[in-house]
Amino acid sequence: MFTYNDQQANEKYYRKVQLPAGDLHVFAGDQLFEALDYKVFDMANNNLQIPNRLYMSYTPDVHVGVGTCIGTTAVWEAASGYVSPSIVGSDIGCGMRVHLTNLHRDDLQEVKLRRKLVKAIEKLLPAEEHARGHFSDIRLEHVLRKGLHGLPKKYIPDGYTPKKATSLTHVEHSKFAFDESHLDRLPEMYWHRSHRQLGTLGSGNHFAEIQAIEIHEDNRAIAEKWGLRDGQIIVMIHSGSRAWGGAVSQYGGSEIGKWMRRTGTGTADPRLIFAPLDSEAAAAYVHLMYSALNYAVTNRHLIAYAIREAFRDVCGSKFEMTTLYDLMHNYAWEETHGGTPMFVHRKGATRALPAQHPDNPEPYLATGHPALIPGSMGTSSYLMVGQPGGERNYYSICHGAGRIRSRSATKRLVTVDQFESSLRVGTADEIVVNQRMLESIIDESPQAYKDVDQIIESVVGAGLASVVAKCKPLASIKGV
DNA sequence: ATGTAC
Repeated sequence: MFTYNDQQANEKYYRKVQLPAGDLHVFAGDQLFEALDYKVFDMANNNLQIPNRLYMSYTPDVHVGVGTCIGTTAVWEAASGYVSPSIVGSDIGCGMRVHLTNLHRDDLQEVKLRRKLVKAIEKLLPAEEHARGHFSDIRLEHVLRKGLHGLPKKYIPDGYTPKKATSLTHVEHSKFAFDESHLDRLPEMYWHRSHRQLGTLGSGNHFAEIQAIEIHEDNRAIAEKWGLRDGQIIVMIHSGSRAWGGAVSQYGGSEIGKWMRRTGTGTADPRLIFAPLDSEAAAAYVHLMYSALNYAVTNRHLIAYAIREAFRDVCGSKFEMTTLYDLMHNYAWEETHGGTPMFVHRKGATRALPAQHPDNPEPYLATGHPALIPGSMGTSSYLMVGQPGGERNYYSICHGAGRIRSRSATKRLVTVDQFESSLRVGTADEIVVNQRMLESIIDESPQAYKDVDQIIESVVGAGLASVVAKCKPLASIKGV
């Protein structure tokens, strides 16, 4: 069905795949490339039929999603561009957040203490089915309109200091501005549900983990500038915009679907939804999408707030937790590349800017900002930094390990015993998990995912990014 | 991913 260019044969981690509808750029080593399901190419071929000049690429964690694969970067010139809810994904603003603590791995050596900590976190970060957050005093409308700026001051423990990398609130963009008149379009039920869900993880691959880091020797200077130390305990959070993002995706998608039927636009896949940026339906979706980005960033902040309180309950008030970074991997927005405004979609793809790139927030201009890459449960996660070579992929890298098995197939294949042994249950090294019923999250076992170390090798090999630190989990909090 | 869904 496809061929690839021999000229690129000298590049071990990149292939230009020539599909009938256009070129697909794939960043992956041989083994990962050859293991890809043909469906991901089928899907790319549909996506490449969306009009106007489109750059499309996959990172090695790519796998099949609805309409568009997870692991996709898709870029148009903003002036003649399209927006696609399918290339954003339904969990709008889903992403990662990492906090540094003043604890060392040795401080959490005892399994008993890790268990105590997980229990304390569970009290403040509800993880049961249909979990409700503890933040009823927050106005949802303020969060949607202003992101972190819409929070009452008590949830900003060290003041809002965007230029200070050590602030608990420091994020790349803490506020996504948009035309707020569109907010009224979403049904009342979603306002209530989203309000209740503020400060909850959600289920599936979302998690909060306590990890210990190992600094990579190649990037020790950068690690030091970021405030990382060997053996340091960090908190990593993976969550998104909960019901709000889903509602935006559904409403925006159905309006865009109407536009497609009216104009007779489409591809072979009816679930691939898209419209030109200058259409009314596309504009409404983009406005609402930004409200979901505000929700997602704030949600991760509130999860971090809850975890900070729990740590302080267990470790005392000398415990400190500062923000390293917050970074989304499901969104679309405008960026300038080579002086041209471009509309960039990332679905399961992470922006990783190199040192000196002007879009870095000021505290990270000299080093490049941290790119936060989760692994699967029980395996390592990574803190990375963009390299100049990332320019050819619009500075996009992978977003994690990437699934290789459906949830149902994983449940059939993996036993609780196997899952327990990958979490080293019963040893001094046990990764403590909040969920007692491991069968309820067995579809998240490492066997459901590609090997994150191989994914990282491809991204590094392709010259897109390099590793600053490897993060090993000590405890993991999952929702159901 | 989602108190899943024509």
